[in-house]
Amino acid sequence: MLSFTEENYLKAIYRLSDSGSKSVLTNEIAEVMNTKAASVTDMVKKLSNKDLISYEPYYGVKITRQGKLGALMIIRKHRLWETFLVEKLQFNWDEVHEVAEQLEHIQSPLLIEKLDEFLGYPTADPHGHPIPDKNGKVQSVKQIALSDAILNKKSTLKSVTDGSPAFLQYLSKIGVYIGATIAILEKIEFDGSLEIRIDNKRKVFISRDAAQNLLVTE
Amino acid sequence: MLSFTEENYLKAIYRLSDSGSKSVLTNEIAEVMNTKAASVTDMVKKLSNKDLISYEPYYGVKITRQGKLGALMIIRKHRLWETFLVEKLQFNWDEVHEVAEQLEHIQSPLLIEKLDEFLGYPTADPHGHPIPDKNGKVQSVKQIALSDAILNKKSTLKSVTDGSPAFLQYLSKIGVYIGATIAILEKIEFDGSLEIRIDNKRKVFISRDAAQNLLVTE
DNA sequence: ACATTTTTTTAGACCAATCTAAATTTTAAC
DNA sequence: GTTAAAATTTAGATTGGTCTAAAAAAATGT
Repeated sequence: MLSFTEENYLKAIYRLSDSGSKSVLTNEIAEVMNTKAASVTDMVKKLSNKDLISYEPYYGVKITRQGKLGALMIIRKHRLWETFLVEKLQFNWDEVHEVAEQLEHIQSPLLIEKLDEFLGYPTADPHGHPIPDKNGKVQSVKQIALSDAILNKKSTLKSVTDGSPAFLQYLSKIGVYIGATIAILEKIEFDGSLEIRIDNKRKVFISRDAAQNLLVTE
Repeated sequence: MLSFTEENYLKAIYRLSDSGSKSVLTNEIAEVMNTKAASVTDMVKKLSNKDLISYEPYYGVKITRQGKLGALMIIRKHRLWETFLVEKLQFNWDEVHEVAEQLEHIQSPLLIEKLDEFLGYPTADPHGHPIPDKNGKVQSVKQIALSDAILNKKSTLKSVTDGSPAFLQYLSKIGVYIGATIAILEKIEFDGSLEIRIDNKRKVFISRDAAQNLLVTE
């Protein structure tokens, strides 16, 4: 049984390790956890004792198979709750993250099972991020950044990399949403910004930065 | 902002004080919180500093107006979540308490507002207990124990006093549920047990103990 | 009304999670 | 390859919630 804090560390380490593929340094963890390196060292020892990560002093940590599964279960809960909040409670997609950060720590396998069923076994959350199944399997679809898409070719927005309220509100404002059809009308050489058409209707300019945070399938 | 633990103490004190009407002794709190008197003393000092209770050493604590409101908000959340679990996620009424004990601590006024709306502003939870509104108002209906009801008069089951899984499962088994029509066919002098008819159909015997935990309106 | 029992509080300690400051190890520079 | 800089760990302290054991206050019995 993990504490609230242990779960948050585990999730952060999983994210920083690129889903478990590379090892993570103490300072990186300290930064994303808004804490100090000394605190991280203590916590890393605890998680290591529980075999969720392997820890080599001065050389960072690697997540174990068991740790990866634990992290995936937390992410599963987070994304199912976000889906619930948007689909059932009519939250906007920029309002759900903070609440889901709390809800993801509720311990009840039955609850998650029933929530999943209630939502119709969704495979992606409101930001397009895949929801791991109860065995930790993640269904991944090939997606490319809109900034790398081909000119004039219609694509479908599948997910957003940056989930900050500011960015999401901006997207809503210009009419961009998950599932929207987007075509690049022009690539501006000067600053990498794009003129795009949304749903064959609205034309807008978006920055290179924004375009890099929109993932589409062709 | 109260901690998880502080909230649980506050709720316990509210319950023990009969909704704030009488003062509560240290040992009573220790008992329901499954902790020691020394720990309670420490905690009541904390809650007292936050003006949620007033604390007189050696004479117990009284809940303040502010503390009462705080307790009611936690109870509101608990009962809304229980209602959600039963009505939307198809939990049985004996499975919801433990999960709601966790969910009641989620901090998000917007969430509760939207959950309340989603559920259609229910006034009672799956056990028939009233759900305080967002201002802390509790709608109370006059209810009497089935053991005190009049012979042969039809009544409607409004709530159960004992919410333990064992009792609730027993009730389900004999066909008793919130809203059921119940009439007492016979009162057995010897042990206070009753023969009752449920929904004008099924006849069963229930103990005096069980009858005291069933609240009905005539 | 005094002694005994019960209840409550205080004192001192522990664990988890955190911090600062100091020490250590690794890395990078030249 | 030595030294300076950066990263990490250790040591020691703090806070919240808990405990045990001892002290203090209140209630009880005769």
